[in-house]
Amino acid sequence: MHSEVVASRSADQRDSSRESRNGTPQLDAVSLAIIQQLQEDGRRPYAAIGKAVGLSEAAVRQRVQKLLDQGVMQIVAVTDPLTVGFRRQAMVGVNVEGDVESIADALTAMSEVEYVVMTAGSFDILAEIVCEDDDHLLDVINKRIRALPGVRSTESFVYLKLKKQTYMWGTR
Amino acid sequence: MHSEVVASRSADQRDSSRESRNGTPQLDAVSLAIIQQLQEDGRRPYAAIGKAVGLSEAAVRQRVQKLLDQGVMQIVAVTDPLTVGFRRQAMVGVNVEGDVESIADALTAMSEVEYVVMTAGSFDILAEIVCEDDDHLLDVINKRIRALPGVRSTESFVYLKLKKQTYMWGTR
DNA sequence: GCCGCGTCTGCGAAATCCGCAATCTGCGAC
DNA sequence: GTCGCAGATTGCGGATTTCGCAGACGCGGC
Repeated sequence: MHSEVVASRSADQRDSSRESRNGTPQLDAVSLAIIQQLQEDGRRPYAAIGKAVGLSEAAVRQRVQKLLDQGVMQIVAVTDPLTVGFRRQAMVGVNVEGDVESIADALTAMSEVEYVVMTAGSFDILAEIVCEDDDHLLDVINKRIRALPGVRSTESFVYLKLKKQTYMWGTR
Repeated sequence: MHSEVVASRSADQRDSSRESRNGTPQLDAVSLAIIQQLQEDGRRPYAAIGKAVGLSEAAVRQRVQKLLDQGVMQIVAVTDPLTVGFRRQAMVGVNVEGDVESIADALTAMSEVEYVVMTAGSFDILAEIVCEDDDHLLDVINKRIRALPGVRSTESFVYLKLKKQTYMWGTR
């Protein structure tokens, strides 16, 4: 915890909420440092974070609350689905004819779908699916995803072993 | 607490820590409920969780600590990498000749690699990569991943738009 | 200058976290 | 059956943290 930031805060960067082109709030160095602290431990006390980033406890608290309200970050428990009773997971590559985004929205609406991203490459969309068993997985892929109008084809990659899953962006 | 290894081998271990085939602890309904609470809000007070799941504050605290120690779950801040300054992400499918696991381990060791999973299907491994820009991404894929001995081929899917990213397993 | 807005700080009260000792509960050994 | 053990749970102080708010500060607009 010797990640002293000691930002030259008094200088100019007191706008932690400047907006960039797409409306996403731009983060300053201090907020980034706060996020890093919470990526290491989501329950770290505000006072400890404040000491690390050079802010008072109350200021850290306000910034964290704002980051949560803005949806920039969320503090949650994450697990390996396998240990929580979901025995089948798969990544599904989807090819679409027509409007890709509307298909992506339809996938997003499915509760079994954990992750949806539009990509460049031989798939238009990648979607991660979390299911309880093989029947459930088969049902989602064949009856629900392939049934969507505009889905040209799909390819499935059933998970055998999860090797790594980190949440340390920005910590490098 | 000098928690000695105990090593009480599969003797009794009732409930919340019975081991399944692969050594992963099996979770009972109460621990599952606790995880669900923390998936909604990683900073929810132990007393509030206890009220929701029917345990005392101290019992919840003890179980949460155990879940963290066992690595069953972690409580962290998660963000959209794009808002934190990482502009290029990609999923890379890898085909391997020889030992798949050792390649997966090598990928796991790379800090730019956020997610590694071994799969059944036309790829042996899927790895998610988070980079700062195109040059960085190109470098990781071409110079580092393809250079690994045993990597037969790779296929990249550059992210265009992240549509969904949830952490609500078990909350359905 | 004056005012407004957003952020930071300090501080007291309330709530929470932490550690520990006592108690309870299964379950195998005898 | 009883005994003993080990993990789980509870209750309870004391330390710590969270919370809300009033005041101060910096900065730009007028």
